[in-house]
Amino acid sequence: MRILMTPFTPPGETRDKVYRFVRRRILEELPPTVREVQEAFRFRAVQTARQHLERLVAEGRLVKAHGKSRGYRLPREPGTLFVPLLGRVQAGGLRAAIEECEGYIPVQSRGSEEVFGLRVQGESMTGAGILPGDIVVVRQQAEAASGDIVVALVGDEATIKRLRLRRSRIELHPENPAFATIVPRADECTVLGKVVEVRRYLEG
Amino acid sequence: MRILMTPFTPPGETRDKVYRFVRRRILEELPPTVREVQEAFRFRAVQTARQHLERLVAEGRLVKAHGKSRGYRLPREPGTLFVPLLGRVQAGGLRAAIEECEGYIPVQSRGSEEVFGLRVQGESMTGAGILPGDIVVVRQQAEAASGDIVVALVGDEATIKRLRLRRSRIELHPENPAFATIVPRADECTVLGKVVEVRRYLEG
DNA sequence: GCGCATACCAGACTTTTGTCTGGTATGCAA
DNA sequence: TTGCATACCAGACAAAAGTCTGGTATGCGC
Repeated sequence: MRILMTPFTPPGETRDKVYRFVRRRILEELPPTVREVQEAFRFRAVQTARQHLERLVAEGRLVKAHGKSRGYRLPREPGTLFVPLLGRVQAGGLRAAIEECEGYIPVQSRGSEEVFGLRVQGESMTGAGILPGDIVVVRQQAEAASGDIVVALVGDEATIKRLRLRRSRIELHPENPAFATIVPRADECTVLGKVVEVRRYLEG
Repeated sequence: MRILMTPFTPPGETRDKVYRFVRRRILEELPPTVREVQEAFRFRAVQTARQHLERLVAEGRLVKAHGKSRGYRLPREPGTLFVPLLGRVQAGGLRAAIEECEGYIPVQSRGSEEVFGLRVQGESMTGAGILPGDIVVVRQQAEAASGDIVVALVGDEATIKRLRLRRSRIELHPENPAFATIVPRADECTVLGKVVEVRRYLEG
């Protein structure tokens, strides 16, 4: 009679650890192979790792692409995607700005909307809690409702303001008494998108 | 003489498309295999895809794990993880609050630090651009530097304030003239962590 | 012309990886 | 006891995926 590595492990305990391991690896962008799971837990047989993984799939905690390498994934996509972080946007160049972006930030998003991040310059929106250096997350859309905070291209530079739709014109309101409301002509103003989130990183 | 699929392609053009394809796939959590790149671009030879990938590595636009399947990655790892979002924290119950959290939010973090999100209540930090309903991302730590914005447990409720270390005492400063500075006794105040990020979701 | 670059193709080899068949040990409940 | 669950092991096979050698076509500068 041979001595087994684990005399007894409570049901589900190892499986839970396997789940957390796989989950972490997936969120780190490289799902593990079956054998990587095996090695991480020092199983002597591939099948042991495979069994745990298959049960996690059966339980609905994971999903998998059959036969594909590193095919285990998280079920309902957490809906995270990385969007480009832009330094500034100048006339016409949203596409160009996305090409030469500073980096990527994770955002939660439903669907495959076109979203980007933009670093805030200037103090015109401090009254709305948007400070210089903050990052606004913008969903691209050409239309917006009165009262929305939008990113608009006025002249040859993008600006962040609160949109007000009047009877015959649009107004871009700052949220800082030191700045004046902008009343652009329709042909010199383009709404690039709506601000859906504001972020401030206090270190790093 | 046989007819080639592509009579001539400008240098770097296809490579750029390959880069964008790979990047998208990586951000979607499943890096492509060499053959998947081949198929996506309808190359007739695996080697063509491989050559583009290897050059992207040589250019520093990608990195790879040699010999591993789906081994191509983006250079500096973004490293995202999900942290619990807490509604409020009351005396002693950080652990308990994490158990019954409202949900999870993605944050960028280096390492496996203990991080949580906390929804802001009250207007005491509006001067620092932290408004009611905002979410602060907090890194758990018992110590903090003077000037840091911290989450502290004073009495039986957690509060967000700017920390000032004086000679003989600590002070918790609001950033709103309508609120008073708190000077707690050392034994009735615990620093739960430091605010490293502020977020505001403007819809949903 | 020549050499050299890029872009691409053909077919093969080797390693990695997913999958499978059959086995042992332990606890639990009928 | 039997049956059945879980947890784990051994060794193999086959598909997937990384790697390699050697080739053709086109453009560019000498």
